[in-house]
Amino acid sequence: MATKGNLTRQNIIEESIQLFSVKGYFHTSIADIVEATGLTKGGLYGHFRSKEDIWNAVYDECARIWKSIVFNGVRDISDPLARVERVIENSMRDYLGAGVFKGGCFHFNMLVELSGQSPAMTEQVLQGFKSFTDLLHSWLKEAEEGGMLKDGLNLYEVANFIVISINGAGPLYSSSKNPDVWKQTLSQLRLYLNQLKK
Amino acid sequence: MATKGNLTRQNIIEESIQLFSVKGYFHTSIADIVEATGLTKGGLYGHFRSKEDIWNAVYDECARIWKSIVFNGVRDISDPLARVERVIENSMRDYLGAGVFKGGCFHFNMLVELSGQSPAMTEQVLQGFKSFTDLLHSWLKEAEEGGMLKDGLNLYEVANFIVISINGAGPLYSSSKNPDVWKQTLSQLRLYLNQLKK
DNA sequence: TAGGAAAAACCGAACGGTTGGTATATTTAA
DNA sequence: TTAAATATACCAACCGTTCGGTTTTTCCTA
Repeated sequence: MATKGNLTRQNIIEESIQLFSVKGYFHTSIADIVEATGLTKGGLYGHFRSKEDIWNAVYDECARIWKSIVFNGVRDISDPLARVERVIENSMRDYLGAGVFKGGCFHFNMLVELSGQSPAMTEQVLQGFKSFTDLLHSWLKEAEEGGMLKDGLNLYEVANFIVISINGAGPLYSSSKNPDVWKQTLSQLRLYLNQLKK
Repeated sequence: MATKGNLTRQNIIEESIQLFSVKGYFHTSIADIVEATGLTKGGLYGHFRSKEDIWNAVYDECARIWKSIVFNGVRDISDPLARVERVIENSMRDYLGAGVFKGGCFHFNMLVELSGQSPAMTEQVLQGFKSFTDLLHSWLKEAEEGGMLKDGLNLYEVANFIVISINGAGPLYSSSKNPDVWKQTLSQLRLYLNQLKK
């Protein structure tokens, strides 16, 4: 039901996404969110009990957005290696390159900022990356069982490496604003992936 | 000259390195640094004019430490590709894996945090990464001219990709504390590098 | 469909605590 | 003895959060 309150709440989340993604969690003040939404502090705290409460709502929304982009068109692909390649393409071109979040990848930025400070928030983000790695690994295993990959590969390593490379490109791109960063990463990950094939 | 003041100044820098690397620049307060050094605010501001001034000194010191570790033993290696591999090894095992900075790679963490907030500080960090990439590129070019590499490679892409992968491993390792992260990244970067050879 | 009561949404001031930074006094080492 | 190093005390601005009061929506009833 789209009551006025729900719309306001959604607006708070959307503005906070961009603020957190660019300025980080700690350096984004309640005053920043208040200014971006046009509310007042009292009005804001009518929708969320605390700053961390806003972060949790923002995290869920970002996970939703990320999934919708990165896994777009993937389920129609039967070849598991083509699925991996599609996810890499989506990540670089449509997620990072398209500037979905102004500050790069929300989750990765949060991992950098919150690591060693908020164990609960860090664990939440880390779990998300683990799920992503596990999914890629299951596809690689599917490819291996189909005889598509070279023998003797450590598929956990491969999955981890892909996730790491994807994430490494984020901060370099969003700070330099040079599209070559994600284009070159995409190109080299394709090369890397092809070289795993039999 | 090791006057008492110089020692105090050096101590401020060393404590600040760990604080900035774990908590980030903005979330580290002057009070944190004061507590870590055992000084008072007045004593601290006798050595530095501002928080950003401390950051600049910290940056220089971190760059010095990073260079000494990552390029350790490199100049004795004549094979340019072996130099690249050695730098990757040093980066993963002796820099990231050894926990030189508690929060991972200082420079990369700063890039994530400061991007889009402090253009001057961002530019300084970005320039450092560019120099690193350029150096790797010059070695790759040396290898190419020596007929050691496959034809048709985009060496800028390769250098960029190596730097990106190295950096991507940082936050994943320092938040999970799982050594497999850097070990696997090292292993896969070796694989990637070998596959570039003729 | 008009009216009125209940509920939801919003406002703005204020709270106690912390921020980066400063002026000045006191101690300490050369 | 004197200059460098450190301590004390303080500032205005900002932090996340609270709360009493006001306005606007929403929904039920006439």
